[in-house]
Amino acid sequence: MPRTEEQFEEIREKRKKLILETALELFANEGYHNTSISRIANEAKISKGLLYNYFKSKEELLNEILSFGIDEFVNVFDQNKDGNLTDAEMIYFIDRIFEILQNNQKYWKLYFAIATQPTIFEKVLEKVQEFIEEYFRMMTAFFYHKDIEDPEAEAYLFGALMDGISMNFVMNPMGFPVEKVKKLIINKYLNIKNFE
Amino acid sequence: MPRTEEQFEEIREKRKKLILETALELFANEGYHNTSISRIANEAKISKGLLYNYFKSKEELLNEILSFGIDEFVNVFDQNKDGNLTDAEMIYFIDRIFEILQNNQKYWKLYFAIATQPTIFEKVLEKVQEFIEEYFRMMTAFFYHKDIEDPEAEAYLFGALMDGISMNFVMNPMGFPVEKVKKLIINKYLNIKNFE
Amino acid sequence: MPRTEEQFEEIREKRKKLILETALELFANEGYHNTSISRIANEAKISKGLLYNYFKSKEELLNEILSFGIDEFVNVFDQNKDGNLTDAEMIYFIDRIFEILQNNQKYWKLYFAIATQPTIFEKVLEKVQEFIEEYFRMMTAFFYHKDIEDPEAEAYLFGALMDGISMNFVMNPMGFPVEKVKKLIINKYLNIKNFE
Amino acid sequence: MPRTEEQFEEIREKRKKLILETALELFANEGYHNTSISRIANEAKISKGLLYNYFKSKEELLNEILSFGIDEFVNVFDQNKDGNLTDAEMIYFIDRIFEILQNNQKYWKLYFAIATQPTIFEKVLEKVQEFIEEYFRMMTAFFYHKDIEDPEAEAYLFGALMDGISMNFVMNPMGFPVEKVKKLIINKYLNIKNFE
DNA sequence: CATGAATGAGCATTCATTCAT
DNA sequence: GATGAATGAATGCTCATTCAT
Repeated sequence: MPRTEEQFEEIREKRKKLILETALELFANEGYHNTSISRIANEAKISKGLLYNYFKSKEELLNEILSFGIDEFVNVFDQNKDGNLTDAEMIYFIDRIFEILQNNQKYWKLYFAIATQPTIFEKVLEKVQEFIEEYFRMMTAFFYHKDIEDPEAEAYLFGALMDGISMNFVMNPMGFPVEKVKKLIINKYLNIKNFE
Repeated sequence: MPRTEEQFEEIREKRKKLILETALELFANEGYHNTSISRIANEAKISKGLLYNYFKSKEELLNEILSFGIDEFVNVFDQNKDGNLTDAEMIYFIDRIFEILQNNQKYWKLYFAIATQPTIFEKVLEKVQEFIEEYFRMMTAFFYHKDIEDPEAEAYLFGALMDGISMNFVMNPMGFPVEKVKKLIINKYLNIKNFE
Repeated sequence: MPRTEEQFEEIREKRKKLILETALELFANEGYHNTSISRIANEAKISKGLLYNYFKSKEELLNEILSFGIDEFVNVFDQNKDGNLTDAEMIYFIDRIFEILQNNQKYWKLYFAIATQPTIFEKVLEKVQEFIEEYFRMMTAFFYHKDIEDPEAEAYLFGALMDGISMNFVMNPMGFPVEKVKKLIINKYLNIKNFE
Repeated sequence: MPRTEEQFEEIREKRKKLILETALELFANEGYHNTSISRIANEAKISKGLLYNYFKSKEELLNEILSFGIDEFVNVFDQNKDGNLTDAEMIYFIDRIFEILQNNQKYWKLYFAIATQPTIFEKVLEKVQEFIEEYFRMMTAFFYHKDIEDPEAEAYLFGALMDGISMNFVMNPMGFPVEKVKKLIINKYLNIKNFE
């Protein structure tokens, strides 16, 4: 009596998740190149062969991990996609970024480790490209409506700031005062009277 | 024949620099793990064996490259080390950071690629630790004197901002408007009346 | 319920044939080592496990394929086994060889691919050995009765010729003019007056 | 004191030859796919790594082996390239083929093992293509001048014959009476009066 | 009988490092 | 000092085979 289709599906689902999580953990902490397939299989207590039953290469494994996190990020963004960003939406947006950051620390650690690896990052870039452009358009519009002198440069700066915060937090989650910094940012960017 | 000795020394120095520069170029563009010792030796037109005459391992080569750049950074900082930062000194400080960034793009690209690789970065961290603490004390003091509400958080935020800018610039040197962003920062942080 | 039993048997027979044919197709076109059990199972739309229900190893599968084709060849031969070969029988013999060749192209392609692999071929050889000897005796006799000077060498040569034709045809079925070549051979070997 | 250029060259030459010969031996006897790089290195008493210092892949190793033998064959042929083949040249030609066959048995064993392996052979074919066409043109002309009825089919047949002999000889060098067969062929194809 | 998840040995290949010359 | 041949451990990956269900 063979297993039913559903039983197989369930096994596959479980295994795949196990592998993805193990790989994320290792990639984030040891680096992609420093993590061997053997090590992942070992840590996940499965055979090397089985891993290849679920992912056809190490690179595909990486891609699936990255896709997962990017999708979540893009989704957040999609909610505010329609035209302009009101102040309230901007606050919500910042809030969500920080929330995602805090909920998926390991993932973002990997993301930053990868983002700076010339060879690997190109593939990720393709996926994020569209998102980045959308973000940039929206932010520029936001600053434009605030009568900021150089809204484009301001959008770049805001982006860099969020990158910097993310990186600092991810590298040193205990030491970096995320909450305080978040408050600071919301003040800076939304108390218009005090803001340049 | 002391002259011969000197000449030898000079040759060694030159050759070491050649290797360091070749390796930096390759590490930055292709990634540390993707760059083989063979490739470095080839590119530098020396034999693999000779490279090991100058650096006892690939890792040491990397460490020396990193040390080299950090020193430069620390030096800049040392000049303002004494107690407080005046507005003029702060402007000078920001100016210098951007200058270093622009003059050593390849180095910083490597730096960021490495900074996110926990295993490798630990050694670098030791060296930078002291510098970071010093920087942090100074920045906190600077913001304190400006009557900023939470000077410590503000120092973290400023650090994160500089990190973010550096990373963005280094990843996309042509597209990122450094100069404009620099002006924005100086305005934000020194036209205190307009700044929160 | 003897009927069920029979049906089972029938299913088994059918399935086995399906596997054999699928494997032959793949072995011939992609090579034995390049064809994985997975691929065969896939192509035959059965599970890997089931395949092992019919053949206890990949090698056994290959052996059964080879045996199957050899049997057919040997059977043809059996009909002329008794003593001498008349001219008419010789023509019939040649005809049949060409017929088998043309009807089982895939099989012979595999056969030649395998025939030159010493390790694998040894087992096949055992089966063909007896047939070859029989053939040789018969051919020698045939040439002997034609008053050919060295009937034994002539038999070797005839065998080599048939091998060569088979190989050429099998490697390039469209380009090789089998029919014309067959006519040529029959002329050469049976119009004795014109033939040395 | 490093080795001189020539010393290095000599070492390389020797090593390369050693690897080629070892690989030929194994490829011929065990088959290409059945022979692992490990095995070759072992047999040659060198490390796997060193092999890759001389050949950049297993496939390149095979190609170099094949090229070597094909070149020799093509060279023989080149001598008679100019227009027609006289009877004397034809005898010489046949003689040379048999000579090459006997002097490089291992090589031709490999050649036949490869020639029938669909995936691998394509690359060889490119190299031999031109030679085969040339051969075919020349043979057809030869038979045409002999007033043979279908010179083209006769050329195909002659080619198949040589293939078959080669294969039989190479598979069973002791048992196959090359010399007698050679005599038979020369008689058949050059005693025009007796030949169809 | 039938499934496909799981295994593990084996493979081609790379590469930091050593060392005889 | 200088060379590059040589090593061998490690890596990503494949695949015949087994087995719980």
